[in-house]
Amino acid sequence: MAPSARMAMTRRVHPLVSLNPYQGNWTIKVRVTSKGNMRTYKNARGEGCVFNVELTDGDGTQIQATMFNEAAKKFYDRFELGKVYYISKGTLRVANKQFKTVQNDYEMTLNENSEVEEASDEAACIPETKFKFVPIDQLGPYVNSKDLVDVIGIVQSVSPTMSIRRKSNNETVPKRDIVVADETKKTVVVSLWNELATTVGQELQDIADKSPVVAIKSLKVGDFQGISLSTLGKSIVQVNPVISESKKLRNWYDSEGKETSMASVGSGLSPSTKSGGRSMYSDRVSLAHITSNPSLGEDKPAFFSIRAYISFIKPDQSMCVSQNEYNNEKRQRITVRATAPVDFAAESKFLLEEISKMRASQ
DNA sequence: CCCCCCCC
Repeated sequence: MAPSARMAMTRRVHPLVSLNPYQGNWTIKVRVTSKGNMRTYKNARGEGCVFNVELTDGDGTQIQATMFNEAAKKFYDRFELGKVYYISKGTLRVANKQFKTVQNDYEMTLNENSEVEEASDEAACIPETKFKFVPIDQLGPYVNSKDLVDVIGIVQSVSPTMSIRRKSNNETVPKRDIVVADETKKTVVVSLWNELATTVGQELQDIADKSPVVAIKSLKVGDFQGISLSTLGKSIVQVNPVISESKKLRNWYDSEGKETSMASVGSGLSPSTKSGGRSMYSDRVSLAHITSNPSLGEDKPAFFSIRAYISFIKPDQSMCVSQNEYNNEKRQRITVRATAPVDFAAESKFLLEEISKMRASQ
């Protein structure tokens, strides 16, 4: 008997929702619906390698599982995107809200003693990768947000692979840009990074003249040239996927899309109005807007966003840090909110610690 | 224990 069948018979399969940190003896049956790259890290707590998978069970419940070092090396090749596994002997802990990518209060850690068996015999009733496509003309609200998007479109062009030098550590990374269009008659540039540039990117280049459909899960939405898309380690790229949206898009393109003139979704958007005025930063102003208008906020509160460097923190003003987000090595995006008097010493200490954390993490 | 996701 195959090990996976034995495992299935000797242990009840637990639904993912029933797992918690206090009950260790379980077996789950899950599909790998996302697989991250193997990464190495080095920080104050040590160094090592790590990778994540997202797992989905028959109820559609998802959880993120993380493997470090020996476990990462042991299971990296065993876990294949889209396959179904029996897993036991993992541990659960409360998920860090700040980083969680799936809807689950817990996250799972697998160590080298965890059991991972492919359920190869199964006609498993577990959902495949599910997309939630955002039409290209609706990408605005996602610009620079933490939320990732799925996009489907017709590939209009494919660039050669480029070698990009990463500013942070001078290493080079392969990149390829593709232009994608959809029924909203808008186009957007999608940057494919790393293996996606060299593998599926090459495949797309080879068939670019056939205007293939591409469906991409988990894209980050940036603001380069108004609106831009970029793959992450966990992104999934499917060429001519067999799904209804693909067929619909193909029909549209063949019947009228290919004759239609289409504009870049980011074109004509100035930096402050990029993303069609729907971005969380669409009310962004310059500091001059505030300093040149002494009556601003006099009769009613004024709301706006700014992006600025912190050059000095005055110790005699009340402020409250409401959000504090790392942007890049030269810029920190800090959202501060003027508010009723608070413990400024504590707030400024917090703020400064956050900034030094950001710098340390570069 | 990661939590980065790159470039114009």
